[in-house]
Amino acid sequence: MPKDPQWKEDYEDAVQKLRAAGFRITNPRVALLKVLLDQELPCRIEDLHQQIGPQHCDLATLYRCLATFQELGIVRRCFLNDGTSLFEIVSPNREHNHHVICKICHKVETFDVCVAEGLEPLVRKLGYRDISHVLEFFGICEDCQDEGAQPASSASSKSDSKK
Amino acid sequence: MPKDPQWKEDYEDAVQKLRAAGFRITNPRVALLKVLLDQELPCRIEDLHQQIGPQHCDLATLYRCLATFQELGIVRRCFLNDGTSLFEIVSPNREHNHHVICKICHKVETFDVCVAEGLEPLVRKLGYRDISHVLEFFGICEDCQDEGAQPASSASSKSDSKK
DNA sequence: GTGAGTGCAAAGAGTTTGCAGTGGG
DNA sequence: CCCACTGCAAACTCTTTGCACTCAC
Repeated sequence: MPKDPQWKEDYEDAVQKLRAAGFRITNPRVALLKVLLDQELPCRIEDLHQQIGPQHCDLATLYRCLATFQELGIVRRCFLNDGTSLFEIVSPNREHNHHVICKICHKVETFDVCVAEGLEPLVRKLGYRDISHVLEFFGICEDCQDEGAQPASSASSKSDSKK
Repeated sequence: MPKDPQWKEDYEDAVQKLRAAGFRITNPRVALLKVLLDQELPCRIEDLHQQIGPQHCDLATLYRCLATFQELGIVRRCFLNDGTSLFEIVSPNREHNHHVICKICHKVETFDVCVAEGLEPLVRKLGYRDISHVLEFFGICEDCQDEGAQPASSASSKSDSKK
């Protein structure tokens, strides 16, 4: 598929960062980068692995690459309410925004309002440096509400359905 | 140790909730409740375990009790940027607020502004139900800045910078 | 007395690491 | 050619679960 100039710019930029930091441009890293750039939304690592093709890159390598990317500011990692994490590419062209994540199917929707940014100066006043924040909403999406009506209906009784 | 009326009220309230839901008032549950009520800030589970006295309550029991408490709305669990979680008592008298967490020593400070609550209706409009949110700030606190690369000595953490 | 709750140990899930082999520069 | 990087498997951490025993009601 043809990539728009935006895509290319982000791609070149990331490769540039890797090179500048003395990292090699390997197949797994390129594949991961491409898949990341194709995502509209933050993505679970297993999904990334699936999209790259499990035979093309080991999970361990994926974690290692993502850690590297994160250090170089190429991706952002955000931890979810269930202990797993999502990764998303960082690009000056993509705006920083937040998400609504379905507690059941893990579907992610963007939510292009960031009310938290304004508070970072306040945090800075408390003496903190290198500030970041996490703002995510969790809920049950319409689809899962429909399906959820059948099984045990009572949403909050015993051990809820995690997995 | 003398507890203020506030403490007692919250304690009675929690016990009440447990009874109402048909749960038994056991030693581990009471111990956990008391320790939770003594916390000023959200607390890591190992710290709770330590404070209860490891010999008085098994970790597995702690997790089970906390899950029960969470379902009854006695505690709130929030997942951190490093995949672990903090627990804090829910009380009508304690306000819902957010935190600034030091990336290095894990020190937690409250931040008594919640800008996110106002956005939940918007999320509801998207069709979501049972909505919650996470808003946490991460940064490096003054102490850890001073100590530079050295691990923090003053803060209450044991295994700090992961591994 | 009886079943909910507990302690212990073992299993799980997600993530990280050790090591020998591979391929980018 | 050499060392950073990879794949594989094993380790690790945090959390959950199975099971027999115990204690709150």
